[in-house]
Amino acid sequence: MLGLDQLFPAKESGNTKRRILEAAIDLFSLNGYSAVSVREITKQVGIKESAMYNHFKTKDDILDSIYRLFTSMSEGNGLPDEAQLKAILEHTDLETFLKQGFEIYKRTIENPLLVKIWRILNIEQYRDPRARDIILTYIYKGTIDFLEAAFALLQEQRKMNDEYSPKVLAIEYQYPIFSMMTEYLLLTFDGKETDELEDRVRSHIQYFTKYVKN
Amino acid sequence: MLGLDQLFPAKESGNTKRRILEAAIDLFSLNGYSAVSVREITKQVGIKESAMYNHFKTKDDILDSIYRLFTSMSEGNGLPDEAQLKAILEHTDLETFLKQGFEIYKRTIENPLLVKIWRILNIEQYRDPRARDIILTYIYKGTIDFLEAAFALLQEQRKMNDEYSPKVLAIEYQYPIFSMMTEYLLLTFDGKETDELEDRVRSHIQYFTKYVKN
DNA sequence: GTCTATAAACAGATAGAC
DNA sequence: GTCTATCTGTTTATAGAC
Repeated sequence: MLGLDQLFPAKESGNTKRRILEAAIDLFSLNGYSAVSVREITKQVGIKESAMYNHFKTKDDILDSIYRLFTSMSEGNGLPDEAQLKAILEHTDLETFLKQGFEIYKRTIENPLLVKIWRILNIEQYRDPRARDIILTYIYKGTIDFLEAAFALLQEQRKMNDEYSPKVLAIEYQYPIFSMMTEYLLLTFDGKETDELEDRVRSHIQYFTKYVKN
Repeated sequence: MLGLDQLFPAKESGNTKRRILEAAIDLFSLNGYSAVSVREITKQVGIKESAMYNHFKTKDDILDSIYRLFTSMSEGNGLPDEAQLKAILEHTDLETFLKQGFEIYKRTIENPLLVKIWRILNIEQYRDPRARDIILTYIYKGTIDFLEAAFALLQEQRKMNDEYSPKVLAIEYQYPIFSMMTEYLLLTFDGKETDELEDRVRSHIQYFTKYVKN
């Protein structure tokens, strides 16, 4: 997966832009865009406000860069395409496929940068159409489309029963996980334990598998 | 259910407080607390900023009143208690119970005031521990506890199979609906159609019922 | 690319007349 | 309970020296 390191090298001398972006992500994810001032961001970086404007046109331009960072990371997220998916599913059963998917998901949400941007998207989704669009397209639609394709293949291979459409199954599988993700964002915000939540995901995979596998 | 009318009578002469609250709910739900100024709120009401301070101590006091309004409404939401639940479930099967629950839920989210406050809670949940607490307590925990009690009774009555605990079943039933609720808040924000979403809830009820009823 | 200085608008909140 | 007037600090952003 693409990350901040690829897009904004830390090692190079001119890394102020990157440091501004990191500080902004930190602060926006805590208090939201509107409640954070350019002062606070540049103070955290250790530069004056005016210096920020050498790197970003406006305060909104910082937010826009955060959005673009998220979409770049999502597009390079390494989700298998149709052909790769077919190859994988040839020798994988439903439960293994879902468990592997969860492990990948877990590694994703262990990336603090990504989790912070997720929080920002959640905070800004009503105020900002750009955030709304990213959530509906990259998070909701992207995930459901992928699962729908996978389940359609698994039905073809008779590894899953076809009483329900791949879409209904994708929703039944993924929507509880979306809610758990939301809960995860809230719990980790207060530094609370998420072990029980992880167990719930495993329960859910087991429950789902039990009823729909052939 | 308790509403604004009970808590802040519209008919009485001194209804400025109520009008401030309504304007604030409108604006906060669109842009979030931090991005809305007292100026904007009072302009919408048609009074000067200083007049606001005769009704609320600070800007934050308005937000706090909104939270208190929500919890009052939730506490008077008419969810049946243990005894009432038992009486209802004596002569109701699982599918009917869930369908009736959905109809009540639908009427709830047709209340624009409640939907706006829900959005405010979503926006403020990271910045504001009060919002976080309301979401975890009133929305997540409250709903799951209620369903868990109901499913436990249905299992006792042998109307539901007991391969899974009432808690797992409550989560499997409710968590997809939480996600759909979130999607609903986003779609209605842009005035988009929610019919497909409603179908999804029906599909979900049908899917869930098929696998767990006895 | 960073700094100091400053602009111009806006923020939340208060005092006191009516 | 609403108004006008005002206070004090903060906001985003720019100009120009180094």
